[in-house]
Amino acid sequence: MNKKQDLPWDNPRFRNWIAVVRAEKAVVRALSKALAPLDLKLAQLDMLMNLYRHPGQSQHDLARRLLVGRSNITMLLPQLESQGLVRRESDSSDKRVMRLYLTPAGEQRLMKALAVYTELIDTVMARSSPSECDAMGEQMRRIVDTLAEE
Amino acid sequence: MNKKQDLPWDNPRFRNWIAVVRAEKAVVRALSKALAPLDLKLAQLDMLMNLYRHPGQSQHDLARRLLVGRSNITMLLPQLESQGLVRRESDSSDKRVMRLYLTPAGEQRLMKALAVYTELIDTVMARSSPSECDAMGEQMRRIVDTLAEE
DNA sequence: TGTTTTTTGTTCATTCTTGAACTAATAATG
DNA sequence: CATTATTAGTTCAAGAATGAACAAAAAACA
Repeated sequence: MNKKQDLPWDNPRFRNWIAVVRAEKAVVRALSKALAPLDLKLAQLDMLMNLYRHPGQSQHDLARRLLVGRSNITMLLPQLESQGLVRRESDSSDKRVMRLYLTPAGEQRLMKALAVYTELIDTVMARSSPSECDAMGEQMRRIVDTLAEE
Repeated sequence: MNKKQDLPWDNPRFRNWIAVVRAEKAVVRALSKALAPLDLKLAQLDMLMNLYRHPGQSQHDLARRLLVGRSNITMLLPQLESQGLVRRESDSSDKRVMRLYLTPAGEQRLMKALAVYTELIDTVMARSSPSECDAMGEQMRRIVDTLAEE
């Protein structure tokens, strides 16, 4: 008759997921502070990272990869363009799409930011063994796959 | 001389952390949609969950637990109060602090939302064994501890 | 006690994010 | 072809989140 036994917090999967959310939030906060001296916001870094890995992608693709709305990209891009970090080039065969590229300055800034990012991650994950860490990553990729399948 | 070898994506810890971020974002999006019929936003659910586990806590405490600013709490509380889900009671011994409590209606709504939440988590984590899942949770708690130590 | 410091919560201006409505360009279909 | 449907990107208004400045209360300290 003890209702508490049915609480989600007694469900290991749920409890462990809550830990994921908390950890992610904590790291995001720490990273945001660490990025401030570079004059980069987290959303901007996300964009630079994606553009580095997928040069020439459209705004639509970028939005899908970042899991944000297309309008968000439209609003954020001018910030990066005016800083000279990103270049927009309209596609020759399809006049609707804009292809996005990192400029050399953008790449430089990205590398600096990634150094900060990596250092933070190395710090917070220092207490996990490589295999633990890989297992965790695997689980996360399975989660993304599961949600993408729908 | 190949600079690519120094890229963060070649750092297992970094790569796996990116997977965490992506998975968290994907689940948040899915959860937000699933919560819409209950007329609850994610930020509101977070508050209800915290109030359930720590009844009578102050707004300051709640903000700290949720990793948000105090002003955020001030702004969001009226929504929950007007829906009759949360009750605010000023502390008798310290007139500055407001103690927060879930109302019965708030508890009811919370339970419905938690059912949705748990179902989603059970789905996305279905492909992880209990021990894998626990190991992941442990790592996350270590990350939070590491960041809190500073 | 009287003065200074800290703490709690609020207000306010700013920035971010979102989704709906819109335009222009392309694709699909009759 | 001509028409209809879809797609890419933008605009705009509304809703969150943030941090600085503030008022009131409590604590610290002389």
